[in-house]
Amino acid sequence: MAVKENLRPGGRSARVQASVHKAVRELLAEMNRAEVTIPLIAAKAGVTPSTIYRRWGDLQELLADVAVERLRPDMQPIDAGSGKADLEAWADQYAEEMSSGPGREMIRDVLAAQTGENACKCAEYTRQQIAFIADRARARGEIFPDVDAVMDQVVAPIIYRILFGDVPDSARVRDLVARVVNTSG
Amino acid sequence: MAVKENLRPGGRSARVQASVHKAVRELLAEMNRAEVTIPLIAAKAGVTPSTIYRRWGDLQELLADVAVERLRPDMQPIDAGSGKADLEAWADQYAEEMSSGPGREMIRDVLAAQTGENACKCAEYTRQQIAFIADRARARGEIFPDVDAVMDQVVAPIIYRILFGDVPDSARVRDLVARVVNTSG
DNA sequence: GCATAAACGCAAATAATTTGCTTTTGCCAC
DNA sequence: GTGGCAAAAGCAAATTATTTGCGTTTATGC
Repeated sequence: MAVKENLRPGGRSARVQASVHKAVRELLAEMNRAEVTIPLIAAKAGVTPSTIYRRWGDLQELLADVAVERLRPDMQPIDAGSGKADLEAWADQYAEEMSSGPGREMIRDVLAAQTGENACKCAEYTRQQIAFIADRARARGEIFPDVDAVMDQVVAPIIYRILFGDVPDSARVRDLVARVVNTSG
Repeated sequence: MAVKENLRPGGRSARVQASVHKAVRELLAEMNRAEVTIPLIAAKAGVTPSTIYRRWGDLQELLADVAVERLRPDMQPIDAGSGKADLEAWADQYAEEMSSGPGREMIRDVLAAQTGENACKCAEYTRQQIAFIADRARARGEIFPDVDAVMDQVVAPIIYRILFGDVPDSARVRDLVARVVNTSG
């Protein structure tokens, strides 16, 4: 029940997808997640429920689809002067966004979907952000840890803690960054 | 819709819970997860659907309840002679179990539930296993990293990779263990 | 333009969920 | 033990969600 990727910009399919996504975002903003249903979304989006069922299969897939969209980074990591500072700033903001109520729900939505496709995409976004920081650092002549090492030692602990009940604070995030940066050189 | 913890061993509630759990395990073993429904579980367990709805709320909560039960470690970590060897053996088995099809599904079930309660419990099980290994190592006079360090640098990367589409192999797990053990002393 | 296939709307049929009420069960005081 | 009480389960009706068949619209290629 995967959603087509190749939608002509102005086609009907694209319009339906846009209005459904919009309806989901608005409903999630104004009510509890447990109360959001497909008939409700359909009514708000101006389509029939069967359209949504046929395109997305079920609510979880649709929510995952919307969530991964919202998890896509909308800007490149800020330049804080050094690779370590860049990574610290990025990780701190990442941890804060992801541990917020909406952030947690989006991660859960992405993971709850049957197909792991969206989860992959989500991790890929993160990896690209880190690769960007790494490239910039190396262009400055700095040594910078491998992207995999950062994923393992910074991103994974942050997400693990968020998912399994803990909220990582700034101090802990700084520690994670310090460790990976120090052991790389 | 949390399930009561204090059930008298032979009480009716305990019997219903046991038969429902059993029905879920059997159904998950013999059919696709998407096809498992509450009415089906109820029929197999010999109870009415409304009983399940009232006790667990929805399918996700019930699945999470069953999954966390199955994720509880049934034995203590094997003694491989040293802390590092113990941790390697444990992590390798852990990664293998969790990245298997059923393992992945159980993690996802636990995380998909609305209440993070089950996820916490799950992380707590893991933490206890690691604490056991750490205590045993220290009782031998070894130095051993902090439990938090192991959670961050070994468990979190393993789970992150499983959740976000990658499958960690033995070599990588060994690397993770080597790193945390080496940087601790 | 016209044929074609994919996507959608509509509505009927099926299945799941909720709910009010009754009955059963286990527990506690007596 | 017996009876009262509260919690949990059964039952069935009402509601809501999901699936499906079929006709219509829409975009696309010829």
